[in-house]
Amino acid sequence: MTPVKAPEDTRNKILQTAFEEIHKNGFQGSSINQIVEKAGITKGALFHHFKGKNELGYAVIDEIIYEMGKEEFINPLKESNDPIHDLKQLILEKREQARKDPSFICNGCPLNNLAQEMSPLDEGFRTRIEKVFTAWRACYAKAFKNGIEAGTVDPTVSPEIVAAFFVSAFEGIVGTAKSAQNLGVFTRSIDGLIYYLDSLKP
Amino acid sequence: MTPVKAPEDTRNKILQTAFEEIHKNGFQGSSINQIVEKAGITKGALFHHFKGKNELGYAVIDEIIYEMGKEEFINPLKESNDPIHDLKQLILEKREQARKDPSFICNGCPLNNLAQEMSPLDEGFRTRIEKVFTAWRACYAKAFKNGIEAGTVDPTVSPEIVAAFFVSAFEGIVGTAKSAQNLGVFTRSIDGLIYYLDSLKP
DNA sequence: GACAACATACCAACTGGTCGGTTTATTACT
DNA sequence: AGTAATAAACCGACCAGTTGGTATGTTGTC
Repeated sequence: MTPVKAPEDTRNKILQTAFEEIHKNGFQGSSINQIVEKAGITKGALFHHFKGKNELGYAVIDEIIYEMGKEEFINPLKESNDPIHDLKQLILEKREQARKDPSFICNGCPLNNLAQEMSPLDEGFRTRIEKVFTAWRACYAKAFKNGIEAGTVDPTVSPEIVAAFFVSAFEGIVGTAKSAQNLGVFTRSIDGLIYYLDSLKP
Repeated sequence: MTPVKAPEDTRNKILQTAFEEIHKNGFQGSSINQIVEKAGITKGALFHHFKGKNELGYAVIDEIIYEMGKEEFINPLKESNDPIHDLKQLILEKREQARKDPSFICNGCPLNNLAQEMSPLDEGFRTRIEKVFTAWRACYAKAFKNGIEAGTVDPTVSPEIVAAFFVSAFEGIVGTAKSAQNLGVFTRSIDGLIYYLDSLKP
């Protein structure tokens, strides 16, 4: 029924555990030994599935973080032609989520955490992280372009500038909220972002 | 004339070297041994001046990063009653600085780096970092309040919200530029921030 | 001489990673 | 279908090197 050796399952368990550990402690702060222990597997299994610590990190980005980002932030805006409305709804959802469960933001955005820590240190990390950011910005820029055509966005704004600024600002907000450990700063910043979005209306 | 033992000098050299190493590799990624070596001193000296690695990190925040932040971002806005103008000038300066020397942003903001890495892991780091952010936000909120009174800022905006949003957005911009390793993303985001500032005019 | 300021040797704990070996699954051949 | 051969999956002891930290000693200064 359940085969004793389930390579796909083991691999996924390693990836998931690694993701959680990295999200909590950072990449350099996470140890292979800890991951092995928490995943309930052995070092042999880990090094069978991944060449080394870096390769494991790469896989976490490609197979977990990238997919999460797509699902939570990119897909909801795909084919939107009213990005101001849709983005407001998206971040209000996040704000509500944080209000209900404050621990939601206390570890920050997994993508941005890795970006800050590893981008300058390792080109493999940098390119993989940047791939996610680029897809993110491209999606929003497209949405604002559509919005301009549909008449929901002030036609004088530049879709690329707005997209770049929005993504940066949002990551900044989540990041500063993490060290503030204080919902007030987070909600205030989100309110500022909403005010900004409204200023883009025609 | 020049005493062989200059405790204040040694301490400063350790602090400065630690700051540089932490800025480059992160706190967890920096090793005491490396710091000792690069500073050209010995472990005995380091542990004579600082109780341990954490205490050294704390001192770097209190004595270096906090002072840098004050000098570069807080003092220029102190007693401003036209924050829109003054902030625009400040960030345009940074943009120009980055254009001339792209390596300027490649390691990111020392404060935000530490914030992302250490805030959730150690309360000592968190409170010290948050102290800097709080002072920063307070200064800008005051400036916007003054601006409203002086008639340089739209009186319907909330100084606290704008201050919180601006600081978050700015840190976000510097952070994403770091992983983009691409001046275009940085300048575009800064342009977005300027556009936002202009929208706050009366 | 007293005490701060350093230097050096050293430590246990842990780091990422390797390696020989065992167990299980898949394929090839009769 | 049965079985032998091969490959993939996994185990866990072990490795050299590094980590933060300490204990003890030496040197310089008042």
